Amino acid sequence: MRRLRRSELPESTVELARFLIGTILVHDANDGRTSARIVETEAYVPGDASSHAYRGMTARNRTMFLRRGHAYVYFIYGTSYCLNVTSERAGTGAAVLVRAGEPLEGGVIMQRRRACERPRDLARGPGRLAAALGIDIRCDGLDLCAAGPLWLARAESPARDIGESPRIGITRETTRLLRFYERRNPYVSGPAALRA
DNA sequence: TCACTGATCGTCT
DNA sequence: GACGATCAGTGAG
Repeated sequence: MRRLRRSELPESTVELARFLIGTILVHDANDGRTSARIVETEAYVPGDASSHAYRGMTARNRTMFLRRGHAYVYFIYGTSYCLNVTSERAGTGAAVLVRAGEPLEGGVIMQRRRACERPRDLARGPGRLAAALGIDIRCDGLDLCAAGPLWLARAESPARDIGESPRIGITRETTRLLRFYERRNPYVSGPAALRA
């Protein structure tokens, strides 16, 4: 696997959201390496009323304003962490939510972290994916394009057919087609209709 | 397989 | 004090 360089990442949030489908997310943690092929993302673009950055920078979302290729991790609903890849220029406040992945390396580690047997459900959903890869608030702000423990690798099997839909779980800007996924991939989250 | 519900807590109002 | 970029469990079809 080869690490992706920042220059290879599109600056545009929507282009980055599409680009990330098929790329590989790797976490080298104390208990070993886990990795997953990204199959579903959502774009949180500049000026987006459903984006955490909409009302400006706060203590919680400050890493979302880093230049593209950094991790923005937050804790939600008292239960789950979600991982984003920052986008646009430094200071903008935009990112791509990584919603689901197909487990590659470290299956046993992921099963232990998630207390889950079925490979299909290990990283199907943003909270599940973060849990499977051992991603929590300590990963917030990490540079995914540096020589660190959390990084992106070039797609070995690029996505063939990418679908679009409204984003999941939001209450504003609900009609914009900013969710992207590899069609007919069983590791994509949501009901069957959102995976077709 | 899908729809619905309660859990749970950090953040911002 | 309300509200989330969610999840696991439950029950019906």
